[in-house]
Amino acid sequence: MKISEIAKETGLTVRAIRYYEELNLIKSDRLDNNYRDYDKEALFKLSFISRARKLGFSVDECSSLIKLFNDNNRHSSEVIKIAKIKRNKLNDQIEELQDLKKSLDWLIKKCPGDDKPNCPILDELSS
Amino acid sequence: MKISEIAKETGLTVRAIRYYEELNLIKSDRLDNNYRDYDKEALFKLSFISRARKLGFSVDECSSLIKLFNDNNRHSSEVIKIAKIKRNKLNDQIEELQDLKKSLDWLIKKCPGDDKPNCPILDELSS
DNA sequence: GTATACCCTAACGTTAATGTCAAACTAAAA
DNA sequence: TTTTAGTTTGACATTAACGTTAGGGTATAC
Repeated sequence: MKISEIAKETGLTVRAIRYYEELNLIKSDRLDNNYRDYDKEALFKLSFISRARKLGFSVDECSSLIKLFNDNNRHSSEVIKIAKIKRNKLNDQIEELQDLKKSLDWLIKKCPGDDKPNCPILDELSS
Repeated sequence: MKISEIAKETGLTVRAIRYYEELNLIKSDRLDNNYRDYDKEALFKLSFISRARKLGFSVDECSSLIKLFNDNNRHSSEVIKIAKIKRNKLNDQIEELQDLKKSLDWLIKKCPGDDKPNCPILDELSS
C-alpha cells in the first residue's frame, strides 16, 4: 500500500503521515524504489491516529495512546486515565467558553444596536 | 505614566503593550529621555484591550473595536455586529467541544479501566 | 516516447501573541 | 559613586501541526 493510497483510506494527508513518521508514531517499510510501503498494521495505527485526532487528542497524546496500543502488557486503566484527563480538559475549555459567552450575551443585550454612537459594550469594556 | 506602571495597572505585560503599539492599536507620547509616557486615554484604551482579550476577542478583533471606539460617528449597530459574530463563533466552538466530550464519555463508559490489556477505547479508535 | 501523476528529501512558511535576549542608555537608591 | 532597576530598539525563539515549494527520481497511460 503506497502512501497516497493509505492517505485516502485514513483521511489523513500525505504530509501528515510523513510527519507522524518523523515523530516516530509509526514506521514504514520501503519498496525497492524507496517508496513507502504500508501493511495492515500501519493502516490500523494510522486509522487510530486519524480518529483520535478528530476526537481532539493532540498528536502528542496520540503518541502516548499508540505506545499503549503497542504494549501488550498495558492495563486498560492507563488508557482510561489518558481519556479522562482529556475529557476533563475538554470540560474546562467548555466552561471557560460558556463564561465568555455569558458575558458577551449580557453586553449584547444592553446595547441598542442602532445608528447612534452611544454603546454600552464599548463603555463596559473601557470602564 | 511609564510603561511598567501602566502594565501593572492594566494587567498587560510590557511586551504586549509595545506589541499593540507596533500594530497601531495605540500610540504613546515620549518623554525627553525617550521613555514612553501614557495618559488617561491610553489607560482607557489599554484597559479596554485587556478586558476584550480576556473576553476572547483576538487582537485583530480588538483592533476593529478600538477603531470604533475612536470613531465618534460610529453606530452602536456596528459594535453589536462584531460582538454577535464573536458570540456565534463561541457557540460553534462550544458545540464542537461538547460533541467531542460526548464521544469521549461514551468510550470511557465502555472501558473497564482495570489491570487487563483489553480496552474498548483502543479497539474503537482503531476499528 | 512523452505527458502526467506519483514518490522522495530537505527546508522554509504559516498563525497568534507574545517571550526572551542583546546591547545600550537612564534613573533611583545606597 | 556604584549598584540595581527600569527603559529603549531590534531581532530571533516559541508552539502545533502540518502546508508548500524546490529539485529531483519513478511509474503508468496513451
